[in-house]
Amino acid sequence: MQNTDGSERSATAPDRSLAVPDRLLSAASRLFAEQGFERTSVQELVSAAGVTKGAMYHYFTSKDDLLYAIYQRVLAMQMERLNRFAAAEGPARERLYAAAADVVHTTVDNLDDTRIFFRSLHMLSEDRQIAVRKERRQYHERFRAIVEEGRRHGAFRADVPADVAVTQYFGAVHHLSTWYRAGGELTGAQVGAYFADLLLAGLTPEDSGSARPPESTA
Amino acid sequence: MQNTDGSERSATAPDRSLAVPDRLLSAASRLFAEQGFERTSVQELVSAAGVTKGAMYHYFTSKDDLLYAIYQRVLAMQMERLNRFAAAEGPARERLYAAAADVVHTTVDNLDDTRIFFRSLHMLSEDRQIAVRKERRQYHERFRAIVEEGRRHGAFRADVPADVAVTQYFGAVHHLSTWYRAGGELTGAQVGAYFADLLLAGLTPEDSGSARPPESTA
DNA sequence: ATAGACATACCATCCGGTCGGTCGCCGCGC
DNA sequence: GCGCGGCGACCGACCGGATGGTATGTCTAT
Repeated sequence: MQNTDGSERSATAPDRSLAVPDRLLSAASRLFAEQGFERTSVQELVSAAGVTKGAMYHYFTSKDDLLYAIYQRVLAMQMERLNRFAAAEGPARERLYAAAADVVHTTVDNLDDTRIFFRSLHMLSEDRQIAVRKERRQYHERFRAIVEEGRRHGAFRADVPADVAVTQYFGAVHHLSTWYRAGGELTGAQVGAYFADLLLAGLTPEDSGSARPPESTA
Repeated sequence: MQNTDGSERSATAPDRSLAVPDRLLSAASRLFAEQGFERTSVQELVSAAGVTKGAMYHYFTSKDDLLYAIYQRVLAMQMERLNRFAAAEGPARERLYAAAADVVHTTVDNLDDTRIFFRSLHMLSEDRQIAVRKERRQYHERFRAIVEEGRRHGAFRADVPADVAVTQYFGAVHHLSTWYRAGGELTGAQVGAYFADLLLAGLTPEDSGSARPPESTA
């Protein structure tokens, strides 16, 4: 089954119930994650989606454009979720824990997109790379704000820069796509709980009474 | 200066004092990191190295082979350094700190290679991907062994799996190549100190007397 | 009949890899 | 000490194939 052209994939037939753009998006997400952006030809992509090139170029201006659409989808979702956690009630400590665990959970639930995110950023046009990075930075800032807030109330230690801690954490989250496998020993929620736990433990001041993070709901 | 062909790059002229294979390696490292493996044509590569295609195919069997050589170089160096720290004297806590800080330092010193490492792994042939992953796993195991050792002596908490902590840490280290910029606010050694500090803090048991890691030498 | 939603055939280009050939150097016989 | 042969290092024109993108046609719903 050598399949560089697009003659009917056996794996995961296209979902005919979806609209054409969505079919393309989900086929692209899967194939780009599996083989990488460059190794996936437009022909292969449209065949997997059960449409033709004409259809694809009707909705997307280029292969690049399709990739960018995937980025936008991920960015919007993650930002929306973070905002919900950040704006919730309760101490910074608990909100940070919830947000940190959640981002792991959703990352694991969308592993394909995440894998693409960091592997193929340099395949976007310069403009779009900048746009993506800008949104990503806003996301980090939002997250960091929670840390800063907790710091002002003495909930977190102040001898390590907040953005170093945040960057370290998201580095780890991003790399989930490299090693996490569905069906392994740990569920996404479990990994999220451990990750968030380690993050809070790392940020906890030496003399804190409640050194351990809140109980996990995993 | 549109330069898809290889007509004399202005940036970083090839170092004529190096042997041809080394010139190719260093040009490849730079270009693959800047533009990605696929976007770098063999022609562009050899021009940047100041040699011709014939020379390259004289020393390397394929473009893939050149990429693999870069992987081998990184893997060998990192493993060698880790072994030194692991086999040193002193408590596990201190050795872990030293090794954790060092891997950040060397990663920052070889940002191009690190960037390639995680961005282009899927461009290697299947066999070589497996070989790389295997070596990488050994590296992680070696690192994890230090954590396990400290755990047996009560130096580290036991309620988070060691490999989750280790994987989280290396995820963060790998992602340095995404955001770290030479000439920024922090030196590699400083980031290494912070990172290692956060790692140890996350692993420290609740009731530990010496909650803070050893002093940084950064 | 008009417009959008697709299909199909086609193209210019570029890319990795090859292969016959050149050049300089080194040992060797005389 | 000098011609000679051979050999590894390197050259660069060339090839087959694949790729992203386009141009034009067709079908259907209004």
